Amino acid sequence: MRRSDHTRAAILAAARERFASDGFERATIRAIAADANIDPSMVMRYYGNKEKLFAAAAEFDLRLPDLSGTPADRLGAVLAGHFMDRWEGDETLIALLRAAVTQQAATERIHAIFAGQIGPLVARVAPDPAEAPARSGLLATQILGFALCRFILKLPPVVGLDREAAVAWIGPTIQRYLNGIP
Amino acid sequence: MRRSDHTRAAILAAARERFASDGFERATIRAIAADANIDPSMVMRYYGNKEKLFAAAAEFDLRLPDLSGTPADRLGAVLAGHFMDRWEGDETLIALLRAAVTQQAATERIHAIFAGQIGPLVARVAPDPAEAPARSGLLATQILGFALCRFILKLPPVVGLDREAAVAWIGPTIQRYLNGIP
DNA sequence: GATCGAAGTCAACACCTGTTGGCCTACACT
DNA sequence: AGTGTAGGCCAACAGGTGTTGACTTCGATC
Repeated sequence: MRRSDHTRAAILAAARERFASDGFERATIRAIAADANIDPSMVMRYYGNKEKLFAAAAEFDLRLPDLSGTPADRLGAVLAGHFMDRWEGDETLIALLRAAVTQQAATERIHAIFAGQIGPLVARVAPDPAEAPARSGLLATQILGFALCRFILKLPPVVGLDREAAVAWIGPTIQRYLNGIP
Repeated sequence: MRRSDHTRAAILAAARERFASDGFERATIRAIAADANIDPSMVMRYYGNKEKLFAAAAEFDLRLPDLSGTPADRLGAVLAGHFMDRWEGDETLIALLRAAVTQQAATERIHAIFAGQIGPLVARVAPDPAEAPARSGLLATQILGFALCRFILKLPPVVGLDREAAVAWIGPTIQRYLNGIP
């Protein structure tokens, strides 16, 4: 059972990389298998089919920090910094975003992440609980929009921002969406 | 030459629809031809290949309004409203965005749109010309992020916003990116 | 050392894709 | 009416895809 765990992990790592750089349809099982140095049929044996492989590769946790000790007026900056780091270090979210544009399952995964991870956090800090869903949706537009432009579309001025400048610009926007007024 | 113009246009309309709803790779020439009620080989005859067809279908003008008469503090609201209308009425930008995630040519088209249409507008209203590229990049993150969440990912809270609420929330963000301070 | 099951390989399947070339059809012009 | 040409259709090709099943190899257990 040892050897199989190793190749299982190799497949998953290769899949994440391919899905992230090529998207769901252009990432072929043959290419993933080649990256993992095994036969394509192994992928099927371990993960059933391509969709299930993607589902396994797109398992993702935003690892949102505990904000209970953060002053209310620093929330935006802290969150902006956190997301910045989270994306640079883990290509899974980029794979997810790339795939979500055409793949229903990936879209649903993103819905779940926002409902299960972003939503509760926003509900805790939003002034009026009734507004929490709208606020977390707006948060999503800015955060995903930034990731889209920086990591996928690679718009030069957005790629050119350093971490500090990005946080300085995006932070206040997030802050307003969290607990500011329209 | 008359009859051909008609089918040329039918192909283009069908292509736009398919590219918008399915993305570049899942939109097949056969499906587009079927929608246009012609043979797949006609698509090749008129547009050469799939990439050129996409290039023709993704021809796009943001039709940005003349903002010279708009007070500086109303720019964000006016632009937010304009983009809102532009997207509802023309699925071309959604096709472009969906395709850009995996298709190099579409990415370059988006780069060109922002360099050629958004950039100059921002340069005209930004307080410091040197900041203009960064400001237009930030503008892009918010605008494309909103379109992504509303029209492609269809995040429920973002879909649920009506035009008025969306402009009220997004407008000030755009305003700050245009001529505000970090 | 023989045995049994897991791990891995090979070749092939059925299908779908973009793309091509040959053929038919109908209309405008003389 | 005959003819040339552009518009349109059919059938097929070559290549790539996810997926499958039979075969081989390896390692641990008795």
